[in-house]
Amino acid sequence: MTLQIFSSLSRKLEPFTTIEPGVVRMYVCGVTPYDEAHIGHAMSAIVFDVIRRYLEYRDYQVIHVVNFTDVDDKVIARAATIGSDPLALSSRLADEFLDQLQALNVQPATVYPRVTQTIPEICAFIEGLIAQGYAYAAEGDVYFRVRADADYGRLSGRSLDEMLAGTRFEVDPRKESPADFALWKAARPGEPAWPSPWGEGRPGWHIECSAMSMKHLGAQIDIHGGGNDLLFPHHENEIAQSESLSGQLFARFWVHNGMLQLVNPETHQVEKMSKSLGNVVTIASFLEQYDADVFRLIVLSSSYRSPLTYNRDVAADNARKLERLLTALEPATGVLTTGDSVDALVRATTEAHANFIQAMDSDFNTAGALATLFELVRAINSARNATVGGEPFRSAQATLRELAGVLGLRLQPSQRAAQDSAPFIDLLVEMRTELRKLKQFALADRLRQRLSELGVTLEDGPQGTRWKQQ
RNA sequence: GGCGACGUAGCAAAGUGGUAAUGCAGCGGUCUGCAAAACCGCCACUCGCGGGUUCGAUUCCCGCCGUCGCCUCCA
Repeated sequence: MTLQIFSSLSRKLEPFTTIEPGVVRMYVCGVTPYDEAHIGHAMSAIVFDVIRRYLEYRDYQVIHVVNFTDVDDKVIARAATIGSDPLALSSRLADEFLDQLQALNVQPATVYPRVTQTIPEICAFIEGLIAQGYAYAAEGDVYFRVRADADYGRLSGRSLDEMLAGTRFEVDPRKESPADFALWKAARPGEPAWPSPWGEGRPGWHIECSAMSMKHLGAQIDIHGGGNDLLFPHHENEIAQSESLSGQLFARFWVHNGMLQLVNPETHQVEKMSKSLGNVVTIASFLEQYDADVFRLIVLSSSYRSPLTYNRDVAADNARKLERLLTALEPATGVLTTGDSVDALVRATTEAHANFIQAMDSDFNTAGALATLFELVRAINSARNATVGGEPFRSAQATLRELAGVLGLRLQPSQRAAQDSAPFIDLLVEMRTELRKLKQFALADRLRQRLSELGVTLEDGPQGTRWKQQ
């Protein structure tokens, strides 16, 4: 069984192979930092983080490049409205996003290139295209000559004729064809600009990814990723630029994640997350309320290619899911190391491992992989009830941690209990234990109830009372 | 209008040409002084609707309905 990945280019599952054995070159389109990042951006980052972690688990070395488009129309427009310098704005937001990725347990990419740091390579790229007849300069702008690219449209399944027929925006008279797109834009007053062979200006939207990919990963890469909203025109144009320049296939696997969608709890209508609808959930606001693992579980629960449903209920459900995963990591209560219960646990552990790999090998079926983790959870909890302990028990827990780790789950019990309140809670629990010994259940129950109202949950077990703080 | 994806229990969501994982919620039980947690059992005679192919389809094909994405900036 080998890893199968769905490629948007062929629209089918393909066995995964790499250009260089054992090495994966992966370029993922990052964000344009012009406003606060929301959980849709987080979803994309997590999808590719899981892909990367799994590839590494399968012993590939992954060179992972994620860009920041830190200068473009939106950045400039947003900066103008808030009276900020565009590059200062995008730089601040990019750094903020990197902090949030860390909070989400997303492994740092190998490189995070930015457009503003890639200007010379971009200019060289454009010069190469012009030299080969794939681009032309016009009054300080440079355009890609789509007509010169014979197979333009093969990623998105559109023909050039269709696109021209469907043209419904004003055509810039300097373009030879309406489908041509800007590689370089001449500077307008007050905008960030860099010197170039065509005068002061800045890169167009698509060229930066081609240039950064080329710079950091070479002419050919194994995986190119991004949201499926980028399929056209962004990725189509990247292919056009990169393959026209190099004459080689650009990316072998095109991997696209679906969009995060909101279901309005009142109208039950599906809504896209957008500022105009006022339904944006920022990464920061999510993390204020929930553990990072909760969001990751939401993402893992469905296929990365499908739309992802998000609402408050989904968040709450997944918070409970996390609780359940954590129960399996609680310590053993016995020391049994032989017998049927032990055998069952060992068998379940082996099966979980095998089923996990089988699921992930099938185009990163994280929902199926999660299901195997929950089966292991049940086996571990059953074993604990049967007083299994020692090495077999620890080994099963280690497998659970290992596999969860491949999905990027931290599985840390919530540590919100303030250090200084712990001794007092311990004291109350101790007093309650005394009351229970004296059969003073009314008082004991009242203590438990009051603590619960304060967010402290008590669980009486054979080993004594455990408490958790929410 | 064009291109593409999807429609599985109350919710979320896997999956397969031979009769449906998993999680949450719910119900019954074990345990407990009572709870909680855990565990055991139950919970889709059915996979949008209508045709077709097949011995047999939720799974393949066609049509219809519905939802979503892209076609303009977007992870």
